[in-house]
Amino acid sequence: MSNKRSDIINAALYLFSEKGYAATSTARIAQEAGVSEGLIFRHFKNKRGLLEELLRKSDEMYQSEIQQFISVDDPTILVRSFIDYALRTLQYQESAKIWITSLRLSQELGIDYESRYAVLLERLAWALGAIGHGKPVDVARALISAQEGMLASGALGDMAIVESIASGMKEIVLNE
Amino acid sequence: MSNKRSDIINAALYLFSEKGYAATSTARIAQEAGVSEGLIFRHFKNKRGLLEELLRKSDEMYQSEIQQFISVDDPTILVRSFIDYALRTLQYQESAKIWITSLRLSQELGIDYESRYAVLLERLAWALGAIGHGKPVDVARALISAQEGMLASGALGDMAIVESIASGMKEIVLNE
DNA sequence: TATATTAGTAAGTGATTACTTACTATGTCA
DNA sequence: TGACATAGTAAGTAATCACTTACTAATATA
Repeated sequence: MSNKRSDIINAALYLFSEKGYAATSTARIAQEAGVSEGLIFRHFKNKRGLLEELLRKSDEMYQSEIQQFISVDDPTILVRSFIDYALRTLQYQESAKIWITSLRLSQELGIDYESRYAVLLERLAWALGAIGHGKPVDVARALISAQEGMLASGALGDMAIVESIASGMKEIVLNE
Repeated sequence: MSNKRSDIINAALYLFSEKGYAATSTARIAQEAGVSEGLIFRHFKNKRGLLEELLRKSDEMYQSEIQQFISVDDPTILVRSFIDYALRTLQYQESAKIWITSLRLSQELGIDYESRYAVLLERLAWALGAIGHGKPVDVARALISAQEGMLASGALGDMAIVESIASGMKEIVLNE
């Protein structure tokens, strides 16, 4: 296992997050990773294949990270943890970048992103129902939707707005 | 006033919405608009200038459309109108495309989008406070954030999810 | 009607694109 | 040690990129 393969992925992640997929050239990725451009095409079928591996890894990370709170028994704590998770993640540049970027890239290329939320949606809906909310699935979707909106602000580095949105979410679903 | 200028803008809007800004060439825009490529650069300083005019027009449309409900006196009706506006707009392909696309393009190019919501945010916060919600500004931001999330689903044509999110928003802020 | 401005085009420009080719270096295992 | 796969590179490739040039057609205004 050489590390140049992951050097390429990391360089691509960084550049895609700065400029987007289409505006990032494979030459630039190779330069950033400190490898020859040809090596990208030895390790990945094409530029798109590199992107897809990047998104797959990002999804794996996300699924393993939300394990922290989706199996919590207390519904109020579960919902609060969900909101705080986004807040906490966006404060750490590294993981925030991966999250924001994979959402954007999925949108840029029309790749399904909804399925990423399947497990989360189910648990969140259960928790909201247990707290006493009507239409818990709808409310869960609204919360996830609001969280996605947070990412847009987080991408611009505006943490004041991110915190405001999180606070608003807690106010309406937890009265706190 | 020839119509070729607006033909170019419409073609650009269509292609940017399908492929994004960076992945759309000026040659393709010219072909779609039925004009020569050079004409684009007679009417606009460069490709970016074309995009900026497109975004400016979109913002003007948005500001004039939200006038419908931001001056309503009854706070409950105002909030409900805000949610229904997104729902209604997303059902009509034409205006939905402009809205979704301008949000995406702003994100793709790191152009400020927050300022578009300044007037809306103020009125929405007033209405939420009048209804009895604590932290009305935060709640207003959370609602706008959720609405932006709706656009992502709307872009994929999944109206069932859009309706579910709208329903969830009404449930938590209006108890209906 | 003469003049100037604007609208429009065809055919370029050099730079950059994703990807390939033909090669060498390195490690693995019989 | 020798054979073979994998990792890596430098130097290409044709196609496409945003944009320019040099020109003509149309339209407004005096």
